[in-house]
Amino acid sequence: MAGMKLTTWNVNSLTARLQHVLDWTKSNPVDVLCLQELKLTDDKFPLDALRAAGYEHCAVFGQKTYNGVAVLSRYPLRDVVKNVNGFVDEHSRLLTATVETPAGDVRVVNGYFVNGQEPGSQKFSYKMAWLGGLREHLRQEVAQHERTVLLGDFNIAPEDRDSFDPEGLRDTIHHTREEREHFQGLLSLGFTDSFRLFEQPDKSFSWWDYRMLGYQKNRGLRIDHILVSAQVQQHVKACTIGRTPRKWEKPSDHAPVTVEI
DNA sequence: ATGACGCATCGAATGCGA
Repeated sequence: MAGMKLTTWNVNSLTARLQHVLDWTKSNPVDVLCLQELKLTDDKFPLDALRAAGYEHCAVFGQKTYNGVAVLSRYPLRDVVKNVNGFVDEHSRLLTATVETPAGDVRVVNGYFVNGQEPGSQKFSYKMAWLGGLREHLRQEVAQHERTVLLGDFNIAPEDRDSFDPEGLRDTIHHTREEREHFQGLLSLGFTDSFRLFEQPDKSFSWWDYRMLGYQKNRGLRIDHILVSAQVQQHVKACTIGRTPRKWEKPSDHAPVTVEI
């Protein structure tokens, strides 16, 4: 596990963002790259280009137009599970796999969490139900795998300091008590938010709205997270948000977040 | 704020994201 890096990145269409992924991984050759919002079907996944970039082992769970997740790895993958155990879902949102690193196995759970649109809406109810299912899924995973990493686009700003406007946005989507309780519920299974293991700059965010110069004004949210089980936490060396790709032309609205273990 | 901005869908206007 020594020196191993894992990244989560919501690319907002892998078709539109393939070159960014290739460019970024060239200067940031992380070992495991977990992507969300592929917005493509499995047959359209650019396997050859990503293999050529060093990601020989890819688990893909795509979907047309919306959602879609993938785990790209330099090491072999096994025991791949699609979606939340026991939760019937039309969307492709979760991919669980074991990464066989030279220093031992790491169970990786990559999620594109439900957005939820607005509290009180049907989509919000779906978000709550999905989060409830995820917690049970995780409970089973950690029972079987001491070294587990849960990462992805959570669509939850866990605390006020994870939002550019916590007062103005209080109780709006990503900021509600119910969402934050679900985030704490995941932590209560024995996980730690790896980003908060370290001193971080104020107003650290992972997403910025495309509109109204959101990035330039740093009007953002920290909604992309990497949670680690206790057996991983003791090895964590750093957790950082990579803002460089957000400055490129036609960027994803999310930044990659990387943990080193 | 109905809005903005970006992506996908067969071909324009709409759904969706956060």
